[in-house]
Amino acid sequence: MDIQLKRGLLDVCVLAAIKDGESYGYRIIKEMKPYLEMSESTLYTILKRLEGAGMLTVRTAEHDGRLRKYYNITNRGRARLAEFQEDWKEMMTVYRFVIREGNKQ
Amino acid sequence: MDIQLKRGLLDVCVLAAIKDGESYGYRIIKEMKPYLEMSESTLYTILKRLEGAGMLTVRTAEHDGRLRKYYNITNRGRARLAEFQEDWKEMMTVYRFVIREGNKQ
DNA sequence: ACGCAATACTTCGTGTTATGATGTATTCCG
DNA sequence: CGGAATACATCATAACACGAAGTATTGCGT
Repeated sequence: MDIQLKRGLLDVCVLAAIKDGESYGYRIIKEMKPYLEMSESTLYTILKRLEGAGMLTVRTAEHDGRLRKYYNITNRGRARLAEFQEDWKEMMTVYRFVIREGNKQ
Repeated sequence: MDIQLKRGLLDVCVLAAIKDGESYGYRIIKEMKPYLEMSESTLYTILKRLEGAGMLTVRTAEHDGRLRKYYNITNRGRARLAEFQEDWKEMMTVYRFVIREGNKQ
């Protein structure tokens, strides 16, 4: 997929991946893979950004001798998802402008 | 609209604005305004990029004592619009992932 | 026992890109 | 006469995705 198009989805995809219960980086990537592929460096950058924006909270816990960071969505994160749905309506308007069959000159 | 979401539409919007006949910068901005606002510096940057990518051709002509640059879409530009429609299908898949009502835990 | 894949996260450098600020120059209208 | 509209250009900046490379542990096949 075109990278610029993808950009608008990355943040909300990550939020969506944890909106039904906490998750962690490695799992998020695998869960999203069928829908949208992203590199590890991209995901962890996004997680940090969303945390900084107060859309996620983090808790570190040990699992099988390894440290895992579990992420939970906040109200602000849910608000971001709601905004996305509003934005999507505008996107659809623009989409129709782009694909419209205009009057050939 | 969220800026990241907008990014994926800008190029194709410009292409769409000239796909039915040549146009020029100032007019494109005004035509797109109801759908998607962009600053002049953004548009002229995009026009140059699309020209460099062979998706547009340019011709300079005088109009009322002022120089205007008229842009025409190329086959490559039309191919880009076709790709966009394919990408949009993927976007819809991702969109459904984002807004799905998951199983609350 | 050895090695490789999988799990899990981090850091750094780079290239692409949108945008505000600013500038230039002409025409139109009140 | 002056300001808005027309028309395009350049520059600096900040956000962002990503590849590359690194660290460290567990699990599995041979």
